[in-house]
Amino acid sequence: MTRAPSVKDVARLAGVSTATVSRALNNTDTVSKETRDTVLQAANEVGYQINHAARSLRLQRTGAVAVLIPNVGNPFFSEILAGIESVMTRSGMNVLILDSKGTSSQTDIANYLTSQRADGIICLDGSLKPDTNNKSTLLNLPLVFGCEWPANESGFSSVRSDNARGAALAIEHLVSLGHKKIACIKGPVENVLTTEREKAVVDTLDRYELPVNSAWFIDGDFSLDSGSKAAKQWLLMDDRPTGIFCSSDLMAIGVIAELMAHGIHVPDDVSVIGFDDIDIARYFVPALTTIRQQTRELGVEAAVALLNKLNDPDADTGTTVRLLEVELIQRSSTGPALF
Amino acid sequence: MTRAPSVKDVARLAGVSTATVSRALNNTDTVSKETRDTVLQAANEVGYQINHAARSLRLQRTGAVAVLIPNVGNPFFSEILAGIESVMTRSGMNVLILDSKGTSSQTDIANYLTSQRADGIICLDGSLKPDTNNKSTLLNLPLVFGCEWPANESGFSSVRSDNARGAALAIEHLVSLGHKKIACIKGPVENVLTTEREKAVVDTLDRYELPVNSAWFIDGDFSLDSGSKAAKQWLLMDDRPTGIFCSSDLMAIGVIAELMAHGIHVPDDVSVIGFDDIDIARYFVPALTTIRQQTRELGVEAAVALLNKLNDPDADTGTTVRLLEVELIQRSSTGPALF
DNA sequence: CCATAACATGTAATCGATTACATACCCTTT
DNA sequence: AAAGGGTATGTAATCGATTACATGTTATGG
Repeated sequence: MTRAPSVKDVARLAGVSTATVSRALNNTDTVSKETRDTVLQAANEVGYQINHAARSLRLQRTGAVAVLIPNVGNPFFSEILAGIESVMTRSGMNVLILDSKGTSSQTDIANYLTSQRADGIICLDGSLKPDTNNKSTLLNLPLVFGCEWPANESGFSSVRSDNARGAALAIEHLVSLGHKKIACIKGPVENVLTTEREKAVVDTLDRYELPVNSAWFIDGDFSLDSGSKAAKQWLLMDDRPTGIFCSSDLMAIGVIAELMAHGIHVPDDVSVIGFDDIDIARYFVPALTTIRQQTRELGVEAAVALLNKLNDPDADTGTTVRLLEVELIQRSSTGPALF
Repeated sequence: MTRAPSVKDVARLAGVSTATVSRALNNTDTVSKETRDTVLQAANEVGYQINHAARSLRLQRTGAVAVLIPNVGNPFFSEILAGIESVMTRSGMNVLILDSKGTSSQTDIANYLTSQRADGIICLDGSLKPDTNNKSTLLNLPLVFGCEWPANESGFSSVRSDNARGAALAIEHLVSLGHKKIACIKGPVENVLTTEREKAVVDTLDRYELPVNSAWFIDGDFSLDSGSKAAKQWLLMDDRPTGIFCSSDLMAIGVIAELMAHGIHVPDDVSVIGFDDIDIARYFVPALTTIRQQTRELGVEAAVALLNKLNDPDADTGTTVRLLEVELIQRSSTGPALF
């Protein structure tokens, strides 16, 4: 394997210096049109491709961003990732994926940047804890949170759905159908989405002076399995809620599947509403009533926010929270409460 | 922002040369234990992090691999990606994701390698066409195909499911239930999985001397929507097949959802079998009978194969096809044919 | 006690692109 | 015609880590 052609080779063929080659290729500085054409022609002829390692070293930036992601295999996250990827590609940036379980401390993150692996980071994992000792370091980094964000911490940029509004919409929908006993299948404990949505659920129930029964608040983890498990708990209840709010569509599907396996009909016997509006929601039987998140858009906006930070490091320090709207999608898994 | 500490800083603090620092950190060459400790201590003290751009430039390798992926948002691909990521991370390699629609020619691919962006490539898109003029170039690249592979081309390494066997298993299952009129909802035209599976379907039908009716072979694209559309075609048929093989679980779900919306019962009125065994398959109602692919494993094996190529470029030239086993998962969407 | 090997470490070139600074040329202006 | 300005290009330093080669030091064997 022969060495790839470099600026030197182009320079030789074009009969100019490497400086001129660089200038011609980067369209910077003044280069006579004539020379530029010669260089471009020469570059084309030898099949020149820039060496990114060399450029990164010299420019002190890599042209890549890292995405810290809890689980690439999770369709919800991968959809966000797809949004990020589309924006970054359009901007000529590469996207590096990192399992947030592997690199979860702020030090790890900072290292990714200082070690010239990436110019910026999008973090889809809110459980990342800024060390209290040098939180300011992290604050000044080109870092944007997407979807999740660090609970109880301020000063970070993030792009997220209006989770509180979503949960409120869901409860209001159930209430409007006449449901008075409402259960809530929650996300994983410690997760910021879980607490945010749960709080909104409680607030909304309070607002309508409906019971907030702790037995009806069931732990889950957004997965199909945890939905199925939650349904089993529901089945064991003496006083069963007639409406079930699930903090993810997958859990809603798990709930419904389990209930149907036990002869409980949705929405005739119980109404179930999900959260996310994943693709499959409208194809499930019964089609899922749910709260639509702009999943892909979360990624797109996070990417745009990060690019802005990178292009203008001074502009956007401190907290910038971008809240994406959510929407109630009414389908067939919810119906009037029976009296 | 002050400059990140370099080997020079470490060397100064440790009172040695940069050469010794490099040797100590890389555990290469002979360095006295004493010196090594001093260096490590110094590196730790100044918070040294290697500069990957510099290392890449010097070593002519990046420590990253690129994954060409048709659609990151597709759960099937993202699951493969998750498998790749886990292996690569464990080997200290970074994973770069690329939309295969953006970079689809062999030249683009080769450029990724020569331009020091990645050391190797995993391609999940079989539609990548090797230019006939210099196919050998591509053959010698550290390139592994995962899941899909270039049809009618030999000489490439790939890791794939035993698609033919999967399709055969599916048809045999339907036949064993007494079905004699069997439809096939296909993947996208030109896709190698489509042709591979379709061929196996036809072969198996032939083997059982069952009709191969071209009207019963319906184009799809693996998506929910295309399943739903296919079901509409089925509904219009005078002579309806009693068994439907779908080349993806999503299409199977789309088919069933559409059929149920028209009062057709699965599996009572018609049996439907999918392909993939995605997570949701067992939670769908009716739970999907399907052919399980080892999705994540596809990624894992592709990653391992690529790492092998990178570590020993000579060992594994030419065709290496790794076929992963598939398995029939019997659930509730298939049942005996009615006579 | 000297020659030689084995080991430890330092010096400086290298990877390839960019760019500050220097140079050279041509044109205008006074 | 000299000075100054603008334009185009070249020279060489730089980014940071690695490593071939050189050097120095200690141990071993005769």
